[in-house]
Amino acid sequence: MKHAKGILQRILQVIESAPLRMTRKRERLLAALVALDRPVSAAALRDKADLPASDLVTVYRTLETFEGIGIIQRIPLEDSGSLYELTEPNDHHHHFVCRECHRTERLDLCLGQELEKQAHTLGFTQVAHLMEVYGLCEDCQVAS
Amino acid sequence: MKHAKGILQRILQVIESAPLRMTRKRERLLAALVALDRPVSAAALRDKADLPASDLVTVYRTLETFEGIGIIQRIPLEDSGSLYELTEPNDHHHHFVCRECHRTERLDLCLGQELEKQAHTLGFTQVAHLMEVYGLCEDCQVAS
DNA sequence: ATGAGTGCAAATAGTTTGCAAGCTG
DNA sequence: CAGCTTGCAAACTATTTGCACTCAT
Repeated sequence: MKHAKGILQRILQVIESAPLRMTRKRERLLAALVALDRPVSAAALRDKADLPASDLVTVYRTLETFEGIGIIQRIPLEDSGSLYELTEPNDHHHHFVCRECHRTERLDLCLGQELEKQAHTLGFTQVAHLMEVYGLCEDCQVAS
Repeated sequence: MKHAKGILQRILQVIESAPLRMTRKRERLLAALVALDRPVSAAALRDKADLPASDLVTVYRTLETFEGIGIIQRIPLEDSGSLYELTEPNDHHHHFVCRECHRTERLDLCLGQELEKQAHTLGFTQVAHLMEVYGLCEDCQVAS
């Protein structure tokens, strides 16, 4: 149980104040995200929400919408693919990700300030940064 | 001219001492990388090396081989795709990348030590990390 | 001459898009 | 009942793979 009790409430608030409709699919996807309580792939999310295979499209569109209102953060994997994480507004952070089983741990260390400063010095605007740490978690070391 | 004079020599040394053959294609790709002197996509590299479209496969295989001996570093883009950069051995660093024109600037700031320490504390091994900063460079701000 | 490297074609993974039909506010 | 959302099919991008052929060592 990583999330504080009220996360669902706060997320629902964000959704309510955003110009979007709460449909059954979105409810199920949101519920699945809360239940999973960790970053997952689009396909894993669809499975957890018990949607048919063809609904992967809807999953992607929903994730995109949710990312737009700031409640989903995308975590790129080392090679290809992404994980998606339910995030409280203004809770920027990074991750340790197992490249085998995709288990993730929160990483509370961020150079955002410094990076942004340097970027502006170089003339860059609309700066965003990405930082992820990949490795093999204990379980996956044993397995291999 | 970002590279010190001797980079080609040092890179050639690495190649010589590695178990691989120096073919005409590889020579051209290497020359193109040196001439470009900045991270590029596989397609851009093929074009610079003046290889036919169908040779993208060879470009990817060569980049993979070169990455294996440590003279190529892969830089993931924000959404999809990668840039490939000729790198001297043991010259780990990160980048500022323009999300529009893919211009890149070197970023000499790295949390490798700290990240590795925290990762090990969490039980992760074979740790690698990724950090890139994306933004709009001056030219691309004007353009848009 | 032997096995690394290449060319061609085709497959793959993950994600996106177009358009008609359905449902929410 | 307007238009956001979905379903289905198909496209797409970046990259990888299989296999026969070629060339560097």
